[in-house]
Amino acid sequence: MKKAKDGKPTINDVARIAGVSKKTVSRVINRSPLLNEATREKVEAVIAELGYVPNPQARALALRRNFLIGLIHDNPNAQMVLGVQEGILSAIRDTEFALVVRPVNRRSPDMLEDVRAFLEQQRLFGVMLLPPISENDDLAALCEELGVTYVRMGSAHLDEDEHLVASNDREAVVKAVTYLVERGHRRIGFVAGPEGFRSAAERALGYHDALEAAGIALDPAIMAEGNYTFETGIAAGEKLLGASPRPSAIFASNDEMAAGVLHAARKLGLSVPEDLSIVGFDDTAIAAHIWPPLTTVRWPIQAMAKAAAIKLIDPSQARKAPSHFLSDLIERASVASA
Amino acid sequence: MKKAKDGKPTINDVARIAGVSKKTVSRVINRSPLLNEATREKVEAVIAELGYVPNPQARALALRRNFLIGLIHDNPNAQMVLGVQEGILSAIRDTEFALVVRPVNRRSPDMLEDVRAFLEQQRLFGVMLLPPISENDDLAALCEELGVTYVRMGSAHLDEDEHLVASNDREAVVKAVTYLVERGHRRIGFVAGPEGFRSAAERALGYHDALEAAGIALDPAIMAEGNYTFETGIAAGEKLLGASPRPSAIFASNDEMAAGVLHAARKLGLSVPEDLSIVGFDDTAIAAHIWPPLTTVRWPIQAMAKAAAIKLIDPSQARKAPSHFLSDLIERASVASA
DNA sequence: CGGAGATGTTACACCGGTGTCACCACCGCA
DNA sequence: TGCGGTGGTGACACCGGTGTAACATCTCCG
Repeated sequence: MKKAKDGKPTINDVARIAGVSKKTVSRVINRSPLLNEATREKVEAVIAELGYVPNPQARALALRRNFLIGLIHDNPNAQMVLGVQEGILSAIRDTEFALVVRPVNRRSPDMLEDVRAFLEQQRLFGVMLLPPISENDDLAALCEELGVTYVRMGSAHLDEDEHLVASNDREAVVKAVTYLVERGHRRIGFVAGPEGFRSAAERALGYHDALEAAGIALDPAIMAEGNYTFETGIAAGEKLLGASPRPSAIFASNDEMAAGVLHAARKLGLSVPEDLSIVGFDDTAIAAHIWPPLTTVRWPIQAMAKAAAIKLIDPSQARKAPSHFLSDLIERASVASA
Repeated sequence: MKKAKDGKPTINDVARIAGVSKKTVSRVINRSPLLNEATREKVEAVIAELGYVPNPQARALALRRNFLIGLIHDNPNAQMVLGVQEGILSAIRDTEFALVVRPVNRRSPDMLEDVRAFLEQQRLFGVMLLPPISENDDLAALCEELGVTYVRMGSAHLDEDEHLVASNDREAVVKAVTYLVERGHRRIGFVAGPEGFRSAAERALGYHDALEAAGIALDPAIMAEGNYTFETGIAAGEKLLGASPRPSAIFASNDEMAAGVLHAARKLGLSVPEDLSIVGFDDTAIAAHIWPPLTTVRWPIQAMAKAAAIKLIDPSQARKAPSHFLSDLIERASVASA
């Protein structure tokens, strides 16, 4: 039988019933060390009986900080965004933090104003920035200006370690292309991501590194650029497969484009992997579900997101958490030996 | 030169500088009608100059309600979850609401406790429940108990209209199967969703309806059940394609399973759509990217999510917004005439 | 000219927590 | 016995908004 007629019990209810002051209840909630064991137990009993849960808004007001962490992203790939959300959740579950999402439109001219309004209005504790928008330095500067701590996820070298959780795409691509080389491929095409994206640049560097290490010369005839979409993958595939001699393998900078290359190959009557081996990047849902299932590179998304969230909410622990992750090569069925 | 040394300006700063009381500033913010025009302008000028933005936590505390709406979901399909997030955002953009997400694990025994803790702790304004977890009546009851308004997305008949935004799956499946019938197919297999899911039941009813309307008898030999995963789609496909006579078309209750059927067909050396037509449901990213691209049924996810969000935050407008949506058939290349 | 109403504004308590500081009881020690 | 130190607790202001009721003005009208 709570006193409050409709609402939830408050700290005052607990204090009154337990016969102590609000402050003492507050101390119990916050596990203050200088507190008599008997008092603590008494108060805890009342809390349990009433089912009291502190009001986060009141707490936020008094502490002048809140417990919302924001996720700002434009939509690179649903699988990835969701993986990130789950990674973050796994870090904040059982804490008082909650995750607020804010999809934005990278290409919109008032994207920055939109984010500014969002941050000013909600007064978030901190935000996480996802690729590709995490590569936008203006956004990071905005966070800095507004005093919102942030962590960017992305490819290496985007920011100082304090604000960064990155995968080493360059090295991952080296691994993938070397995998093709080891299977006897010497003529390996490359579909790059759009210019201006660091991830794209990193991946291109990986391609260069791997070929150089294998002693294979670059050939512009079997290199093309896309913008990470299925359609541009088809176009790139058509270009590369029209080259002569035709490449026996193609590495695409993401799975969507790899699927496009596969599509292009099919249209030309080529079978995969017999006539053409394909490797993608990202391990999107698509990768596992196209035919043949795509060999691809997978970011350890969840682990990265979790590390990023920890870095955000607990800087003391952050130093221990890694900032750089190496991706795995997921072997499926789109590669054959040459 | 604001008075506040580090923090953002508060309503007190505005009041002091404008030479009015806090309450008057509050009235300006809230567009109170009984307010002198001159005063309003004076205060607004100060607000603009200071870049004052009201503190949502303080507001939430004073109003005894906050402006966070929650999205609770287990992970049916990334594309869909993201579509929902964007739909909700399109409804709350430019309002003071924000979207808090909470992925949960449907199969976990303490899912309910987890959600309860979440709701009690965060004191959300309201929540949206996504399929498949939206079909869980205990969850709805929990929201009711905690006094959190909720809206469920799902198939028809899940709840009263006040708490429901639904697609009429049954009718949509009728449309899809009839589409096959019109192309001359008489032997049409069916892969059902898992027992216990209303969406699955609705879709099965649609299949029955359509066959009945076409005067075709049900044949258990070409009906199977899966649990919405790719793997169970393969198994179902193998069963149906082993029947004799073999079906010339198969409708699968979601795209993952349709992709599985396609996979099974391929393993048996059948080509799609020449030897077998396939129709899926959901229009997942997979659907457009497998080969051949899958003809499927698409929920108007974003529109539904937007309607649901409006229903949540603005019940007055909700009556006007539709609660039931009809899905579209997306024609791609996985169906041929028999 | 005085009072009822409308209009615009303010003072003040309150929402539910936390920080500060005073205070009390009790200890050991000179 | 007096005194400083320490563990434990409470009174009270404060965080930044909103609701309430009271208060000034300024009509309008008898």
